[in-house]
Amino acid sequence: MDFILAEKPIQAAKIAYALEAKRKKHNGIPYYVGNQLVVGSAIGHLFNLQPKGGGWNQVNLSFEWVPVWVDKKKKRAKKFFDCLKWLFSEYSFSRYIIGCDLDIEGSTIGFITLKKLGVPEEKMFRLKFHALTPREIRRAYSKIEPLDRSWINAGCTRHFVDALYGINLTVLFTKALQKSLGRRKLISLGRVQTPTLKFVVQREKEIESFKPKKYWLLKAKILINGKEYTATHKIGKIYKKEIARQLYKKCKKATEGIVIQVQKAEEQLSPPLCFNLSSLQSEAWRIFKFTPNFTLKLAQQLYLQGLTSYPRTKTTTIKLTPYKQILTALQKLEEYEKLIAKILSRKWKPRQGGYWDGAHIALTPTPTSREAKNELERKLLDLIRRRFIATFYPPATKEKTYVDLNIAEELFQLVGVKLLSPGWLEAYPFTKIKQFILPELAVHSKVKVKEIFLEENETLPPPRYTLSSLVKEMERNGIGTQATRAEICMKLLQRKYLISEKYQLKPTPLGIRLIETVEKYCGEIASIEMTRQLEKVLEGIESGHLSAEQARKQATLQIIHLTKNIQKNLCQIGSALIPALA
DNA sequence: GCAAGGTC
Repeated sequence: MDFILAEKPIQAAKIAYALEAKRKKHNGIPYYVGNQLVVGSAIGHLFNLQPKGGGWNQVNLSFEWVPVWVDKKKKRAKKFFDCLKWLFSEYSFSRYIIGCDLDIEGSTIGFITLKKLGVPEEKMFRLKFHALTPREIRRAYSKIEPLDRSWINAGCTRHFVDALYGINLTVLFTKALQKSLGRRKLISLGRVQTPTLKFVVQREKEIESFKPKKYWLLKAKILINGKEYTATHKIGKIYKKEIARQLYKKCKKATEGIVIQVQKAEEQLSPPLCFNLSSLQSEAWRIFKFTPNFTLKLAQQLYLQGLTSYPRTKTTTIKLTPYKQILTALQKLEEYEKLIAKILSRKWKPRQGGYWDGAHIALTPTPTSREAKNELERKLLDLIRRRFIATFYPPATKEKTYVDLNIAEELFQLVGVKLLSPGWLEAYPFTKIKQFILPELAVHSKVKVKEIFLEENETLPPPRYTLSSLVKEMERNGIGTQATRAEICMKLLQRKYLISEKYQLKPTPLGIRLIETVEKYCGEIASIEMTRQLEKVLEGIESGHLSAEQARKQATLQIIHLTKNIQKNLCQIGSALIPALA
């Protein structure tokens, strides 16, 4: 008899459905029984890596997997574990098959959970499905694979290195400050949070040291059929005042201009791709000013109500999404009815994104016409539904018109924008094209010049990060994951390393001083290089070039060296942080 | 207690 372990309840349900297992419950927790087969579920990590016996008075070098319900009082997780324990006593299984997400973390969750339930490794196997469709699950089940030791080793090593560095450096910095301050205030450091803080500190320093540069634009107010338009000298930004003044002098007395060229160019704006979590977070911020963390929470609610697919996805391809059923269901809603009728009558096909994250489908509506519970959820759901519908529409097309004018033997230009066909913008009113319609002008025709003037401007410093752009910056640099980035940014706010002012993130004196101090004594924890190196090590473990034990030894030697140096300078670190708390 | 990673 087989046992299949899923990572989360919904996954267990889908696997069970594909393999025709029937739903049952034990103490309120669902499990499934089929022909020679039982499906059960974890609920993410049921165990956390914690220092073994350690604590605050020593460097923590060894760690153990501790139940999350001990650590964080997560009772629900205990119920899931108890259900698995009960199943293992009720049935006798010959194969224990890990059916978690097809990624390193999924293998790790499955392995640690089974290990803690006393399953011997030789009885563990891996179910490798690339989608949660019945067909794919059945295919995978017919080809059960051996335990993927290399992914598990890589996953456990990642947990180990993060705990080793994060916990030990946090403990030491907290102690350093405690020594000088006389009371305990938590100073946390980590492989992801510290480089993220550094992004904001660096940006603030760029802004502080920024010297604005003046520049001028030479402009002409012109009249066409009694209407006023503004043309700009084709030279663009002029950084030398002298040159700007000379040009102005040359043109200022002009009373008319001659059209010397009219050029038209058509531009297409492609329809969007289906959402994944990061594009949803960035759009929800742009349109509604929802923070990434808030958007994830709303999306999770929608998912739990069965209104959208699983939110923590990187996938943009729509190949595995039952999109015809979704269209049919949404057509029953008045606001989408006409939009979808158009898709069906013209047989439009959706635009395909190319990315598949190996575990989840894109973030789309589900085939239901039910509504969300509250106003904010409805807003987000409408965005997700319209985005989905928009992917079927053709590109929007606009026409740009460039009119070159000769004014006092200098070249000025008028630019017009006209929407030719709205395409997908019809379904997605959150994106708009700004139109600026110019009158038809014939070459050699004359226009009246009302005024020539110089517009003085200044170059602007780089913008401060918002929660949205900071999450994007983390993604660009490959630190954190879909599920954790927004949360880690919130943590930096909670720790008072950052403050948010009018949506803009600024480092506090503590945040700035912390980065400066870290750079002096253990700069690697603030560097994205650390993630790069960790990735290399994990790749080495995955491909078998490097043993997990070797990798741990290396990391342990590094942290011993690092903590020695920090301990020597504990007083300096403490007193460096103190003034920032005032 | 502390990291980052899952999940709800």
